[in-house]
Amino acid sequence: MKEEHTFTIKQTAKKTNISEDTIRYYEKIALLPRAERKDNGHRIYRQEDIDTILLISCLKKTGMPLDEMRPFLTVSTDADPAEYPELVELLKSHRENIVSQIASLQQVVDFIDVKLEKGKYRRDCSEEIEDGLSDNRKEEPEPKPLSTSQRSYFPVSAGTDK
Amino acid sequence: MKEEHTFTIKQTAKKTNISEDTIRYYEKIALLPRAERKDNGHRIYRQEDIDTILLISCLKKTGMPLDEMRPFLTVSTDADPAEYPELVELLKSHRENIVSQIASLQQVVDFIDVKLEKGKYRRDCSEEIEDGLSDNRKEEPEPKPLSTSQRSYFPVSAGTDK
DNA sequence: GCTTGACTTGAAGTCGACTCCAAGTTATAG
DNA sequence: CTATAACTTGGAGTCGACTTCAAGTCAAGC
Repeated sequence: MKEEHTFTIKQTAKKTNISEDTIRYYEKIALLPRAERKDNGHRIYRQEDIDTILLISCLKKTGMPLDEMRPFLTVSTDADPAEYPELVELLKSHRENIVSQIASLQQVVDFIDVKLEKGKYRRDCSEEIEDGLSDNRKEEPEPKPLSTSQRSYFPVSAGTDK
Repeated sequence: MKEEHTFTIKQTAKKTNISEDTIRYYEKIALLPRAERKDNGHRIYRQEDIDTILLISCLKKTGMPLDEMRPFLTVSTDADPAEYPELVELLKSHRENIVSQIASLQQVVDFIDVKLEKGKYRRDCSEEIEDGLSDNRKEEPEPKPLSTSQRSYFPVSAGTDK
């Protein structure tokens, strides 16, 4: 049998970049299952738990409220989500949300790029807004000297770089 | 001179999809300049103001706290941001943030896709993980429409744990 | 023994971003 | 005239997500 490596809450916090307090808080609100305790009552975590925490922090980045994460955590430990059609719907619908978030973010990037390039026009991100006055100068096809900018839109697919 | 079209707060709220209360709140915290008033004290807005509100809601989608938006609103109404080097730095740095947020989001999309396709492995967004098994049963959540949740955080930030 | 450090607990406090409320004003309709 | 609607104001309340606090336990070191 394999002996599983376990971690203290401190190590777990470090590995996940989530504070100890927050981890306890997640347990308190039952987002995480009650962690096992050692004899002295200290929590112990294993890789599995760390993965769940990482998934939470991942989902958080997508703007999902903690309360709505539970089904996702279930699916993450479960086998086949296809067994739960409503879960599949949830996943799809959240996927759509994220895709449109990406689009919004990309618009902000574009806004910034335009600003950085010529800083002349306020061209909004969510809609073509006709602005009343303002004689539009069009942008010149100049390549910008930005060092940091390489605009890779949707980066790669199955990233999960490790 | 041109007759500018103006809007009531209600119309503005509708056009921007931001509630009247929130618009007043933004004014209260000086995120928006004090709106002009009519004789009766009612606020009036013009396209320019609407654009600013749209920009705020755009930046909000990128997870930027309201307090940090002020410089961006300045640059949006100002002419050339290149006159303000720190502003340029801010823009660049926020751009980087967004780009990495996009990457994170894309990872969640990938996670979901993997789940949807084969629902077999827990392939995390940030790490390869082995799949612990557990036969939880889950309850069915409502197929709720999952609306306009947006709000995300800064990217995961490279280590430098303290 | 005493102290330090890593943990435990439940409860209270904070913070950002709204959201709601009560009271008041003004314009229009009946 | 009253009533309704659309606004105004300052202030209070809510909500999600932490974060801090006070008090306590336990093991190891001096």
